[in-house]
Amino acid sequence: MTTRPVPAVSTGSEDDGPSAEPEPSPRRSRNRRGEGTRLREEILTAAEELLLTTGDSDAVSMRLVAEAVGVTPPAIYQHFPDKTTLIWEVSARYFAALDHSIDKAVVGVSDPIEELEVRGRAYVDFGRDNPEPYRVMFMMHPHAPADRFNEWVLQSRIFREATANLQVCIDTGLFLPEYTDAFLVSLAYWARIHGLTSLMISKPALPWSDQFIDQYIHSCIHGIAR
Amino acid sequence: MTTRPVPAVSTGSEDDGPSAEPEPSPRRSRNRRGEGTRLREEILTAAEELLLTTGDSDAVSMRLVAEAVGVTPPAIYQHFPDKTTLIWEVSARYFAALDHSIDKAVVGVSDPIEELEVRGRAYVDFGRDNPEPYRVMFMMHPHAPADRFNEWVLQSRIFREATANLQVCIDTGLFLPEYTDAFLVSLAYWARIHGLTSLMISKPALPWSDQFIDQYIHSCIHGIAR
DNA sequence: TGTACATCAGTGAACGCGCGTTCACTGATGTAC
DNA sequence: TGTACATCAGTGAACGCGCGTTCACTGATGTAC
Repeated sequence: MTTRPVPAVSTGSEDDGPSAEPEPSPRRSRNRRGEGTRLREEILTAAEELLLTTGDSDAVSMRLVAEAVGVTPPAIYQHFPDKTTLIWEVSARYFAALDHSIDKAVVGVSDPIEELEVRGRAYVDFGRDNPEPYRVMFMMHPHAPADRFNEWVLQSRIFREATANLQVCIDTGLFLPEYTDAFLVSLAYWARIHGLTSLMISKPALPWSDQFIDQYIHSCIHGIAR
Repeated sequence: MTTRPVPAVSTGSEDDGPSAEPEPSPRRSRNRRGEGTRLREEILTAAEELLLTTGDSDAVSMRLVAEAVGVTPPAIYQHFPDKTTLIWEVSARYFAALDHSIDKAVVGVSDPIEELEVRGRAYVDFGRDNPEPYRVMFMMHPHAPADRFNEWVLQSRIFREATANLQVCIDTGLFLPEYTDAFLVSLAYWARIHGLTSLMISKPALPWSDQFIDQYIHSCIHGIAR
């Protein structure tokens, strides 16, 4: 099938100025003594950029990452024990970013139903804005070595907070009486929101629109509300 | 409801027991003159089985397929021009199977709301019973060469029929007045059902249950019904 | 102050692997005369 | 009836590729005395 991962690496960045050629691999200058973490950051950024452009963690190879940074492949192994860990660390940044963007979206929202909608919308927007990380985070094969979802979900704020949000709705009698378990309602709500998000990513050619998204989220909640 | 469409020929019978030897590759006897299509079928079956066990079309290699059939890799090219076509033909069987199992499920159901629920349930069951093909069909990267979803959706019966089903609900005043476009309602319903199905596949460790699925589907429809 | 030395941030070459695909071929099977 | 020949279903070897990872090393940088 020859899954050539595309020439990759956005040639658009202007701060590396002269180069942007794929071949020559402009060798960077060596770091000073205590500054090994600088390369670590550069590796993460390069891997992230490759993940964004290819949208496939398989297409992010240690060799391409090294070339993008301007370093030889073994140099990566001073900072990451293996490729799985590298991919996971890139994804982990996005888990944090998802947490953050939902947190930010709900600031100042007091009505619990409205808060639910805002959470859903922020989640969908995150997926639309970061389709390739979203794919790694939520659409990977469960056996994939870089899928650390289960480790994440246990300590993530957004699931705990969404569940708390739903508990408030249940306690104040906003939902139909058959919806009593906040965790299960949360799981169902997440599945619905994920359905839209992942389908927008997998099938971008379908006629998605802002209005469609808003109505979708609205009726997800209407379906369980009194 | 096991919707496994093609027998998937379990060559792994009981006598090879705990360890399936990878090495020996029992060479099959050559086909007679007009029987080239027999090998074609065996290749498809072997590729299907590999897709089912690995759950990853990248992991289905021409070499592994050839070995499973007991043939050398070039022999495959007499029946399939390339790997992409082979993977697609395997998936195509499942698109047909999905059509078939939904058709079968709705036989005898006359109430349009109940029919919608039955469609949803049959779809979820199909995904649960065929997670790896489902992944290839609906969760692949849109740029993946084997993703022929767009070719399929245009000619698939199930989307046309689901949309017709929804049109009946709209025409007979079963839905809230803001839901008027059967195509958009169909898209939203599909997104919700897909959300559950794909999450069950990606995150099988979460506490999914039959009761949960039924309530999920029920409230998908309640959300838009009067 | 100079110098020996430890440390650190990498390099260069290689390992063995599996991949999709091509190419020239072979030998059994069927067919025409 | 026998025999020459076309066809067909494959084989065997090789192509060039990119992959993750290991290993012994090098040369600049900082530090202790």
